[in-house]
Amino acid sequence: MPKDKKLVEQITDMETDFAQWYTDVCKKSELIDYSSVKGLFVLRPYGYAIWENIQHDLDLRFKETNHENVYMPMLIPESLLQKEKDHVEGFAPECAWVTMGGSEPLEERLCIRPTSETLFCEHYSNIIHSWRDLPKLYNQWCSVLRWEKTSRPFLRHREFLWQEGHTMHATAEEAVVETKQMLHIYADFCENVLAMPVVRGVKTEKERFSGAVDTYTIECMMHDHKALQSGTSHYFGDGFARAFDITFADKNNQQAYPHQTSWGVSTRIIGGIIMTHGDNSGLVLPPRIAPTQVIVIPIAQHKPGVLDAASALKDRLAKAGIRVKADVSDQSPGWKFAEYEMKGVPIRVELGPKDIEHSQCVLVRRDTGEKKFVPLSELEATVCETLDLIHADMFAKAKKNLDDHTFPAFSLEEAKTLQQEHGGFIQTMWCGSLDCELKMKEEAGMTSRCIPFAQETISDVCPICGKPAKKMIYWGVAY
RNA sequence: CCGGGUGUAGCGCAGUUUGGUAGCGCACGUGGUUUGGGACCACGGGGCCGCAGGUUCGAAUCCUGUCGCCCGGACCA
Repeated sequence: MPKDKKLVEQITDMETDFAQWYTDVCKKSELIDYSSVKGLFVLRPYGYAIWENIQHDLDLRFKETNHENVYMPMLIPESLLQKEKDHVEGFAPECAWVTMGGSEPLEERLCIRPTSETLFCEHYSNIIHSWRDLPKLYNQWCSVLRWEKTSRPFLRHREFLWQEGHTMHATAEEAVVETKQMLHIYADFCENVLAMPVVRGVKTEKERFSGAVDTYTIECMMHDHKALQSGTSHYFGDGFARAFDITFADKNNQQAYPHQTSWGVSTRIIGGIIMTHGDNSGLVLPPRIAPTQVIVIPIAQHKPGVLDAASALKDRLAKAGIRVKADVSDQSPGWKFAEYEMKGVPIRVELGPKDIEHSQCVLVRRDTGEKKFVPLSELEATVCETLDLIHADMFAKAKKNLDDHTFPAFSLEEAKTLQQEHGGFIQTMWCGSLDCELKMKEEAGMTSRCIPFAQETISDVCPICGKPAKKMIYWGVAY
């Protein structure tokens, strides 16, 4: 028994090197592979399956709220991109361009979409004429390209998969309601499907999306106490409508500009799942999006009856609506245990000759390692209950991490010290000035994460400049 | 873009100081024995030593250049 043998598939401990731990998990649990172009990653079947489950769940929620899916072109003529000034200034530095068609240079270069506001606006200007055409509630699932200087699996790809909703409304009020509705859908999805607690709020002007009037955000906290912006929803007012000349006749036959929103969630959220729930054995997947919820591992599978019993057990769970697989490969049981722990499968079911004799199986939770014997007669019920319990416990654990690392601060010095010593979110009052935001970045290395909807008055002055302050704001170090 | 690190088999590495037939572990293939926490034995396959120049009878090794990747920083709707 060579216990001291160095294992090739070892994952670096997160306490030793969090960044390396993260990369190891992505690679070794077979979520991604690197490609020959920096920042462009291969999503392997296991990683893509997680995205498909996210897609499926979110898409249902979009449809329930009357949104329709469309597909827009991937290339944006430069002239179109430039119609809205703030927008193009925000995105120009990271655009990639198509300049050749075959062997001929193009008359106008074409931007590979970094986001599709301009394309939607061009289209909307063609199809919106009357108040009867509103609202337009469109969404698309696609990839976008942003030429980032540094890249990391899931967290910062140059090309990434996402959904982008783009809606048009007759009134500002209705558009604001839509913007907030979508943010709450994201928040609810994060908490109830991904078991990731969020802080909901609005971005400061500095952190706002280029061209938006308001950007709403959900902010999550990772294991290393850094913040991850996990979804955003923007209210645009009628700025783009004016720039793209989108008008409609209202009920009084007056020409009016519609009010616009956009909102998106990307594969980045998979990085969030990894860094919220993972541990030193690898991934820990939330049961509701885990591609495989239960892995069945036969023990002493060469003995008569074992494989048949394992297969029957798998079929019963599949019939109960559980995503289940059985591993009947000739690897040793120990190897299989480690493999599916690394891949974060929420429940392992072991079934060997002794279990069959006693009409039971062994059920092991990935999140806690807890092991128990379950009579086969109670199999489906116990597995379903346990999946829900795992979700609840994972959420509670992540919530504790969030709560334990959210600190009020009453001076710049205190904010800085708290961030250095504990990380996490630092709550302070804020006067609203950009100068104070810049100073916080300069002195304490933190950016504003959001002005939470859930406000508390913890003092009446901005700790950075000393002037009166009415808003409470969260600061943090972000991915 | 700045700093640090690293490129040798699918992965992890040794070999480079001192130039002389390219190695080890894991993984992979075949056969057998095993199976309740990463099993074992035997045999076997796999390399333009990142790329391009140069020095040399001879370069993974020395020199010059170049590219990729990783980590950190800056930047990042």
